[in-house]
Amino acid sequence: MGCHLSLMGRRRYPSAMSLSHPHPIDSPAVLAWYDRHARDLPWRVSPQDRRDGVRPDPYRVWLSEVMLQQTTVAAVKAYFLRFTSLWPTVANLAAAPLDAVLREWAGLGYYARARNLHACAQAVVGDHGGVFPDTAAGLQTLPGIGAYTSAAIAAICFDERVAVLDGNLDRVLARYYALDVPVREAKDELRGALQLAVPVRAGDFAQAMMDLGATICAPRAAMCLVCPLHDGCEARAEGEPTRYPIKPVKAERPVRRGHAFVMRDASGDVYLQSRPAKGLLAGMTEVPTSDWTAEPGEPDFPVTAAWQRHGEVVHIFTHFRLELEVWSAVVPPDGLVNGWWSSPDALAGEALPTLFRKVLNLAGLDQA
DNA sequence: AAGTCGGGGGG
DNA sequence: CCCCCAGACTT
Repeated sequence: MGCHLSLMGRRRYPSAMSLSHPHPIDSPAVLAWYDRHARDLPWRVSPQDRRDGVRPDPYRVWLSEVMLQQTTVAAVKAYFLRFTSLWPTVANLAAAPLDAVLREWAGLGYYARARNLHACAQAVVGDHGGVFPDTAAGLQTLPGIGAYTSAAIAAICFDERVAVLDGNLDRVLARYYALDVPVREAKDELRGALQLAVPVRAGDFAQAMMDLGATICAPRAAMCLVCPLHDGCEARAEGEPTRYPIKPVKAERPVRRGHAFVMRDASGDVYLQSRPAKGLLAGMTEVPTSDWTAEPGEPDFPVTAAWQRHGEVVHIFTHFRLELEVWSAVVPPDGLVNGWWSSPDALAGEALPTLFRKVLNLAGLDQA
């Protein structure tokens, strides 16, 4: 059985141990695989160019890493190209209004990232002379840069020999060591095992392991026959690699219900307002809604008008399901002073999260 | 240590 | 429907 990375006893059992001597990860094999199969990505310097002395731009690496937090490569590409076109340097981004950053981030999700992105750019310019710190420890002091992102930037840009552990690596290593507990309970052990393998080409190694997780050791399929870690992989030896990682018990997703009110003035403009600076969809643009509650309530219309019902929008957030009844009416503009009126043509440029684009769509306002 | 925080693509 | 994605931050 080799060395199962096992957490017998972390909490449940009195004695311990995990893996003081994890069997090694063959980083030369991983790098050789990467030299032939690296993905071509807009923010990446290829291993060939890297060998020729090309250095990654920390600004672009940082921007991509923040966008990629809990977000797929496919979803990020267009946003990355748009951001780097609008703001080619960290100084450009720092000088941009936060509103513009939120507008461009709209649709990508996890909007605290956009606020932290802007704050981080301003910190780099204001506190670091416009130059990103060149160590993981230094990077992690910046807003929106945590354990993973700091390690990724330090490895990719500066070849700091630090373990870069993301969701892909959680899966790859859980399989490699046939980890018999949820990854969250063994994060430190996995990081320690990975740290021992980090080679001089730390940046390429980090990207190689992530590519491996994205293309070979994928969530629902593991192409073990072409994997450079085939020989040492315990899950492969057991014969059912997709059994790992062990998943924690899933919490049920509660339902919240409410009403959304699309108000238009005589000229057809739509009434919009800003959400609070904290909490869900913080600082983004919305149409007015009722409170979102477990029980469906009667619509508390903001003004008296001939309200028309359009149907229901369903939107899935991470920890609850939202069902909004969508209403619209032509209203007199009196009393609506907290927000602003937007022409239908201008909606595409508003900082509207996907939820409210769905609402506007259902009310008959076509979005680009 | 557990909760909060989006959205989309693929099985 | 379900899962998962180059996680960070708060409590």
